[in-house]
Formats: sequence, structure tokens, C-alpha cells
Amino acid sequence: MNTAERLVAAAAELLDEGGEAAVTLRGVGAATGVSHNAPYKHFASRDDLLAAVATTDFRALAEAWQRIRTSEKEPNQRLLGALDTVIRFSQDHPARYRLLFNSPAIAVRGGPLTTAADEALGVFAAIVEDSQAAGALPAASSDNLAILIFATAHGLIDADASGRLRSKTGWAEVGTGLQILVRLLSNSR
Amino acid sequence: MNTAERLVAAAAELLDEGGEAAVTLRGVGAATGVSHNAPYKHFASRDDLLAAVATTDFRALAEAWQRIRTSEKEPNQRLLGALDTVIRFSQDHPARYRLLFNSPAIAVRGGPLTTAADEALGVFAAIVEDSQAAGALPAASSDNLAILIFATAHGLIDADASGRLRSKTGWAEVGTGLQILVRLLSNSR
DNA sequence: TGGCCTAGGTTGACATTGTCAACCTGAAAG
DNA sequence: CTTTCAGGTTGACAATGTCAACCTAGGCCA
Repeated sequence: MNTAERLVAAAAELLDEGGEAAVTLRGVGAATGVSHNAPYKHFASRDDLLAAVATTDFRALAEAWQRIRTSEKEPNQRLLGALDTVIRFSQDHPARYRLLFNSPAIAVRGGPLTTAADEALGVFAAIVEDSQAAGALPAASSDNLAILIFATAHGLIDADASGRLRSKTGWAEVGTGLQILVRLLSNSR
Repeated sequence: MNTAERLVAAAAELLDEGGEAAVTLRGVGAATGVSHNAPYKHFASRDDLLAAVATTDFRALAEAWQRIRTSEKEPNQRLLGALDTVIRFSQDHPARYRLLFNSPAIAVRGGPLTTAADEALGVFAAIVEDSQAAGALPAASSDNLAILIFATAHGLIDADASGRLRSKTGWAEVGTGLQILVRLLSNSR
């Protein structure tokens, strides 16, 4: 791993350990064994470093989804599997999940981040299309349906993370909520 | 308005103007005409001040929803009206919307904030129940359904705000997405 | 009435942090 | 060789959250 990669890895670890606030350039530098200003030789700013973390995570997510898409046979199992992947990611790495889908510091802004994000969401949309093609989901515009489903998943995850999904069982609820949605959609004409 | 209220109002305005990063205690103090440390006489920390802003906004949201609930006759119009209210709020005050539903600085934490949030979401849930009682929505557990619907709205708003709802028309899409959801739900058995 | 307490305010100081600027160095390119 | 420059380093600075100490006017009590 070169220095840039090590900086990104260190930032990701700090994110996991202490949330976004814990990512200081000095901390990242120290964890990488370089000075507090070395990151500027690889990233234009702190936000830029965070964007790099988000980019690698989007790429990993795209790959994971792609794996599911090619390995899993049953269309709705693909969809549920894809949702499960992102739910698990949000559990294991809450701060990084927030960085991907919740962070204004990172939002929009062209470049590799946008590309990676679009690619990942494209794979997800393809999985939804698979389900539609198999007749397991209503045949609305697939783009819209994918967005709708993903937005719901994201909303549930977010609500849970901010403690507003207090109704009884906690985490199981996110999966349950999505199952309800998928069932409702399947039953819809 | 006493000083505490003026501090909250100033913080809300800074939020609107420059996002969360623009809310500095010194800035809030200056906008209120007091020194940079005066806020500490009313709030334990910057986060505490932000929580106070969120609390007032939750209260206002609860009132707005309550007004819709008592004024609008047709059940599904109530639901769409409630959703429209929150969409509009997220457009007019993005940073404050984020504070309400996206901010870890504020998340969980007992006290008046939690109370206000629960109350607001309670009104929303009541509106969903109205629709269910009128047979306009499936008769799933009303708590779960309310959460599901709100989570979807939040997810769409969030996706749009971070620029990932790029499919064509932009803002109209959030409303459209929700109409699709409500329609799908109405058609579901 | 006169003294005390305290809520609400002030000033000053400090550590942390992002960022800029200037300097250094070793290896590749000519 | 010399030159260039990518990738480091150190030092400084301004902004910011927070702590501590001080000030002050108005209400409360003996």
C-alpha cells in the first residue's frame, strides 16, 4: 500500500472507531506514521480525504452487489440480499455509511466519487430490474422503483440509527420493514 | 423574546444561511448582541444549542401536522398534505431538516428533544391511522406503516439533497415517488 | 434598610484543528 | 553532473469550543 492508500485506510479506521469527528488530519497522519501535513500531498483537504474513503467504499459496495447479482439465482433473493448487504454495512460501519449517504461535506461534487456512487447504484437498479423482469415486482419505471426501494431502505436505516425506530425490537425492524415493503409491492397490481 | 430564545433564533438563521458549519458560538453571540461566551449561560454546549433549535422545529412540525389533521377532510389528502409539509420544510430549511432527521450530534439523547420528536411523529402516525381506518391504506400495524412511509419520504428527500436523485426532473421526483408509494400501497391487498 | 446571593453577562486564556508557506531531500531524467 | 519535482518536514496562524475568573444589578431575607 502506498501512502495515499494508507491514509485512506487510517481515515476509515478512525471513522469506525470514533465517527467523523474523530478524523483529524493530525490523527490520520499519526496513524499512518507521517506528519500532520503529509495528507496535503495526496488530498486537497480533509473533505477530499473523506471523499476518497467514500469512493473506495462505493466501489466495494458495487462489487458486493455485483457478486450477489451473479451468484444468487432467485430474483427477489437478489434484491433482499442486496438490501441485507447495505444494512449490514450500516451496522458494522455506521460512520462510513453516513459518509456515503448522508454527508453534505461529500455531497454532489463531480469526479471519481460521483462515478463510483452512480456505478454502485446502477448495479442496485439492475438487480431491481431483474426482479421486475421476473414479474416479482410491479413494472413501474425501473429507475423510479429502484430509487424508491433504496430510499426506503436508507430511510429505515437512518431512522433506526437516530433512535427513532424505537418500536419494540430494534434492528430486526429494518429488515422487517423492507420485507413488508417488498411484500406490499409484490402484491400490488 | 428572552436571550435564550434569541440565541436559538439566531442559530436557526445561521443554519439557514450557511449550514451547520456556519453555526459558531461566536457567530450566534454576535448575531444576538452578546459575547462569545454568553450562550454557555443558557446551553451546556454547542450541541445543546442545536438540540434546542431542533426541539422548537419539532414542535412547529407537530403543530403544522396537527392543523392538517383537523382541517383536511379526505384521509389520503391528509397524508399527502403532511408529506408535502415536510418536503417543503426540507426545501426551505435544508440544514434544519438535516438537524432534525440526520444529525448524530443530536441523536437519541433524552429530554425535551426526544419528547418533541416523539410527539411530532405521533401526530404523523395518527394521520396514517386515519387513512387506514378509512380503508385507504392496508391494515398493517399502523406504527410500522407510519414508519415505513415516513422513512421512504425521508429517504427520498435525503437522496435528492445529496444529488443522487438525478433521474430527470429533480424535486418533483420526491413528491412523485411518494405518490407512487401511496398508490402502490392503496392498490395492495 | 442594608447586606448577600445568584442569574446572566464579560474578558481572557488555552488546546485542537484545518490550512498555508517555506524548506528539505533523494532519485529519476536530460 | 545538474535539474526537477514528488513527497516529505517543520513552523505559524486564525478560528473555534470550552474553562475559569471576574463583574454587576436586582431580588430576598434578617
